[in-house]
Amino acid sequence: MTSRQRAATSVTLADVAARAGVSPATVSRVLNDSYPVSASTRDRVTRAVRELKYVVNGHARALAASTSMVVGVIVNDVSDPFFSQIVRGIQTEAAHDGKLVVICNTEGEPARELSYLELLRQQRAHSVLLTGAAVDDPVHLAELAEQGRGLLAQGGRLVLCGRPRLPDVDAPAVTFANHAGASALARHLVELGHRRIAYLTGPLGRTTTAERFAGFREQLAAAGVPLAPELVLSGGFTRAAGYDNTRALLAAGAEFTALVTANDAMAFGALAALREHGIDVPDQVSVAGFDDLPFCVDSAPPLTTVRLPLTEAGALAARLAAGREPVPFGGVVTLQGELVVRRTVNRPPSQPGGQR
Amino acid sequence: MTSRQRAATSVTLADVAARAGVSPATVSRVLNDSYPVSASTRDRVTRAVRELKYVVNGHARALAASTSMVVGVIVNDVSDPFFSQIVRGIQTEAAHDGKLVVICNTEGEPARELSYLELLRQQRAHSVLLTGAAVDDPVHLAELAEQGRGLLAQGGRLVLCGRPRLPDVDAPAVTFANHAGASALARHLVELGHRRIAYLTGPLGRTTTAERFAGFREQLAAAGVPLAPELVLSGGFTRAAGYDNTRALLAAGAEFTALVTANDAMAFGALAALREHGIDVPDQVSVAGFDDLPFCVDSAPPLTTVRLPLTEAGALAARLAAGREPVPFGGVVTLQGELVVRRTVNRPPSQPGGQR
DNA sequence: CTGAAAGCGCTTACAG
DNA sequence: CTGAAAGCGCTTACAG
Repeated sequence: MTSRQRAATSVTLADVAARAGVSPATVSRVLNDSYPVSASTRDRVTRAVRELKYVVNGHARALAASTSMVVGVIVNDVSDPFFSQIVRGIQTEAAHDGKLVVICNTEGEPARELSYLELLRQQRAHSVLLTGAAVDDPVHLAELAEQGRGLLAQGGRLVLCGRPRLPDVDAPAVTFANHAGASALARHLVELGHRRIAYLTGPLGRTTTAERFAGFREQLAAAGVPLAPELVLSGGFTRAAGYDNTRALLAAGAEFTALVTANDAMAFGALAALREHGIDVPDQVSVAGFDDLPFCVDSAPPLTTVRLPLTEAGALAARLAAGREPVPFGGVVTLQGELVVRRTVNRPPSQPGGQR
Repeated sequence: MTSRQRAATSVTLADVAARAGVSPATVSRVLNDSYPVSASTRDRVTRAVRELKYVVNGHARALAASTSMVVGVIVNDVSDPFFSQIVRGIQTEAAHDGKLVVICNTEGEPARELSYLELLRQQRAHSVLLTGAAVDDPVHLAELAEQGRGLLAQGGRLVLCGRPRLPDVDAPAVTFANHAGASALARHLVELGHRRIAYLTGPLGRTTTAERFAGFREQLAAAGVPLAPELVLSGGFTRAAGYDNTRALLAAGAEFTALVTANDAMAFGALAALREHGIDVPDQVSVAGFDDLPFCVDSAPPLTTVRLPLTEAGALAARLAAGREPVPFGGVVTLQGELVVRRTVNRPPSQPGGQR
């Protein structure tokens, strides 16, 4: 009454055994269906389970059998559709395996990637999926690799999703063909006649930022179209960053006939800023994003972008983690993007002077 | 070598104790900082932990200390912004408590609510948050209540979010003032002069559907504006349902000057359908949604809707579950919505004949 | 087909 | 401040 006044008492497997008049071992066997048990015994046990409303203790089971039901997913922000689409793919596969998915939000802080990885190791997670762009800080990457190796040594699995493999860690990666997607977008714009193109890169020092920008820049260079330094701005992968940077461009009097943002969220912000300035899209300025979030089809106007198979990527990563998908040669499978032409891109206005 | 050929061996607390030359009890004490330990002993232990790269086994800890780090969240679909906003609020609070958030996607299937609740009970979840509209099937509700009581009896906590309390279960609820929000919307439309209003209800037999529709209908009735039965359609809470039902309305030649949908996702679908039919919003037909998803500001046109404090609701529910927020009298706290007037609503066209 | 027993890796009174 | 010991609730060889 004193030391456990508010302790919640659960019925245990031993209680079930007593009620059914069998040994705990037998109860365990019918619960897990792991060994043959006579029908009558099984009946008595299942009845006792029902009568006592017994619920197995997952921690005890995990400890004794050294198994785990949890699949950890590390994301920047679950409420960002880019990530929630990936998470949905993972969820579906995890449910198929009877696993539980744990969401860890880093809010973009690399340090939290590390601490969540450790937390998941403590939980003896069956696997962890690390999603989103990686920061390319070698120190951080080394620490991540160290934790990753620790996870593997523990018997856990690790899969990267939307980022490259970790150095010296035997973990596969599902990546996106960011470079190719950005190239396709650049080509499309050039073919339509655009020569003054602005580009909002996303946050510096992230793999995704670098890959998309490189694809874009190189394609432009190949086509002999210069990319004016003053038309390239960086910021977060957010709508606010797209909005702010577009306003900054406009305030500086920059001239451009097309504006490409490294993701869709930024493009929505850009569209809003252009609208506020009374600039017509696509007649005065063309706009394009990247990702093809579900909402692109409903924006004003519907956004031209590069579609990435987000949900499929999550599902694939989960299957790789579950061992239900063979690990490809080289350990990385790259998913292609696809140019989706909607209403925000047009030929550049013919009159000189750009968007004005 | 045979029976454990691929068994992953982890370093245990006993290994750390041996290395540091102290007892396991002492290691546990420094790990948990639960009792005074001399500085020199503490140093030896922390060094051993580091050298051995020891990671505590959460299952063993949970079993011995009967504590749990997991907070379970049951949602219809994480990739639906309505839910991902709520989840984000929960995540933030959980991180504050050092807890891990487990996401369970029911895909709208009541049966999966039950099975996830049981899974969460197995994991001895610290608390579970049940979100989204409840189906008002008494049998299902009774089963849910039963599971809820079991969770409580186990020492877990339960909080409802976006749905009413469960019968005879001592669990608080965070609800939305759906009725009042829908009333406000109806009043706004009526004041602008709308008399022929269509309403897409969402799925039948859900609390949210019923509450919003009741608020809307009753306000209209109070204003003496009839709600024509042929202008009320039901379907899912999805963009597709909004699109399909709007097309159905149009195909049937229905006449209306305003179209209200029970949530924003449906409104986006409705806007698309109207656009395809060449009907101008808001000059020919006004449209309004409910929820105020982040994207509303970017739709074509920006959507008039009722803002719900989704993230705050999730955070509040999580704090209630953590015991960091006092449970209000009656066990339910209702969060108010707020009418957000944007660009999809206007006066009805003056010429007779509705939208045509 | 079934049981007794050891063990999974911790924590926590209890005793010094 | 520290250790020996029991116990948390399961599973799983090992023996029948």
